[in-house]
Amino acid sequence: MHFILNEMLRRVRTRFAPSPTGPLHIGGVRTALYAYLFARKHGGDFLLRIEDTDQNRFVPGAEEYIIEALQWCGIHIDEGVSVGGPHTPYRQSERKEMYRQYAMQLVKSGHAYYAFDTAEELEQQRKTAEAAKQTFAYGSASRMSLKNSLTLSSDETEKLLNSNTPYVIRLKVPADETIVFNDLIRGEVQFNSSLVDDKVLLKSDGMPTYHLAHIVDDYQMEITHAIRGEEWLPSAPAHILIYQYLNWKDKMPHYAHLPLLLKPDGKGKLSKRDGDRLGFPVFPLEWKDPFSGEVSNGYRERGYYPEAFINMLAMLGWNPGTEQEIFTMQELIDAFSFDHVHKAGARFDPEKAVWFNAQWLQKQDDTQMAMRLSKVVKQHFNLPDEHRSLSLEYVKECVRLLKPRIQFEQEMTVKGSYLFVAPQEYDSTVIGKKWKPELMPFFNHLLSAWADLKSFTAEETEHVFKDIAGKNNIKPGEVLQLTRVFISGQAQGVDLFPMIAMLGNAEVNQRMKAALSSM
RNA sequence: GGCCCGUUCGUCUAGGGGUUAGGACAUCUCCCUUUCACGGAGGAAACACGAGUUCGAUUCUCGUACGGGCUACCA
Repeated sequence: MHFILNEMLRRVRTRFAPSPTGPLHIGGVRTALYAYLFARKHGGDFLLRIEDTDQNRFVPGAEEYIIEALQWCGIHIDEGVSVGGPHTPYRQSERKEMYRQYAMQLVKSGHAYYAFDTAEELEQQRKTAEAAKQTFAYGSASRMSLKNSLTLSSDETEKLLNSNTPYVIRLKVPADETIVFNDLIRGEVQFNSSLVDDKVLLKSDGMPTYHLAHIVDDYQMEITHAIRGEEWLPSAPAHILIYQYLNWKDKMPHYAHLPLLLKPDGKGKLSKRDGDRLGFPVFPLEWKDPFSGEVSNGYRERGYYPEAFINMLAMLGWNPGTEQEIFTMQELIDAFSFDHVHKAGARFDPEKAVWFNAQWLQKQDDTQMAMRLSKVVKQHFNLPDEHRSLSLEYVKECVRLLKPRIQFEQEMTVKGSYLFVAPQEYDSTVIGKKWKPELMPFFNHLLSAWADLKSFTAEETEHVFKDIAGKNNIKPGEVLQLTRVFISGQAQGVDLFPMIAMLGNAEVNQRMKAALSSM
């Protein structure tokens, strides 16, 4: 009863605890997102902790990248490296001393022991086992034949310790016990402890391993729900044991092991190489490797809206139980729950990602888009400030016309270039198929009739166009595409007559003449 | 190899002892449109296999197959 009450009163706290070994992969972003959604949903806190206990794998800039990526995604950090909080520091390397005492506590209580085997010796054990078609594991079955404080006399152990012989501290996992725990996504999961190895808790360099560090931190930081990738499931029993041996079982967080993101094709989990191979980003932000200088694409730079990116990621492995697909962050928070997280890994679908962006693009405000576009157009086409194509009203109309035809904002300058500058060349397929010199009189009539127009509107220009065509015994279809190409250069684009009206009499006349003279 | 997790259209998924197995992306057809899109309508498309339980299994159980993860002094 007390336990349940305690449980109910505990403020929900989740964390995202990446290791700064490079840019955040989209799978990692999804893990962070789910942890964030869950915390927000329950009015709790979301923390960012940096797990940098492996100094060999430290990559400069990775931590900054992680913070920037989360920020771009709209995942707000309540506590952590970038914002501080009551449990500072949030970087494990700076908490180094805290871990040691817990490792020692476990040694004293008999749940952990010193091991002096060198990396080479263990490697040799593995090779020997492999040769015999067996697997070497440092565990209950093998530990008594290895070099550790369980096999050595206390004097010998003492001597080794005093002579600064490198050692690690290992968890003493009991033989043949059933370890059961309840995963938020998978339900009850069982392991036999004989198959769990004696995990290293404290490395010979004095740093803790993930296994010890994340538990000490989660406990101290009062984490209630530990959300992580499925790759951690096999080591979960060891973690349960550590909580038990530290007498923290009542404060142990609920674990949720998320399914992994798989390659769009073929086998295996999604990797950076798939992005390169298939042409889609696997990182939220562009990343330049500080060692090799190699640049990896990011969703942000590719032109994705963070809302679309998050929306897409959220739907990969989770569903609301309804048919809604487009979600704002707040809607995701309201709808999120672990019992709608799918158990199986999800193949990443780059095409659906594009679709999500297109959906979000349609929702964008025209005026805002126009202001962004105006800047880009000015720069892209090197136009002077006072150029008529730069006026907000004009650009807004462009946005309105272009919007349903694009999936990314940056396509506007390319697909709609003719709205801002005259074409440099004409679609050769249309010209080749449709152009005949006999058409010249029609176009000459058309141009003079348009030039006489008092109100150069879509309706009027269209009316005149059909009228002149009729008088020349030409079906509109024969010349419509040509007219489009003469004015825009492209075979397809926004509605023809509204475009003509927008461009205006003078511009259209100029473009038509230029085109005609080059025929 | 061992251990763990998983398996519904090509993909993301809903569902769950009796359903015409639903939606979305992609794909195809048609409509709208004298272009391209958007939009609308429709089509094709799935319960891995084998046993068992049951009046009845896609749904429950067990096997098999397949997929994924782990098997480091990495996380």
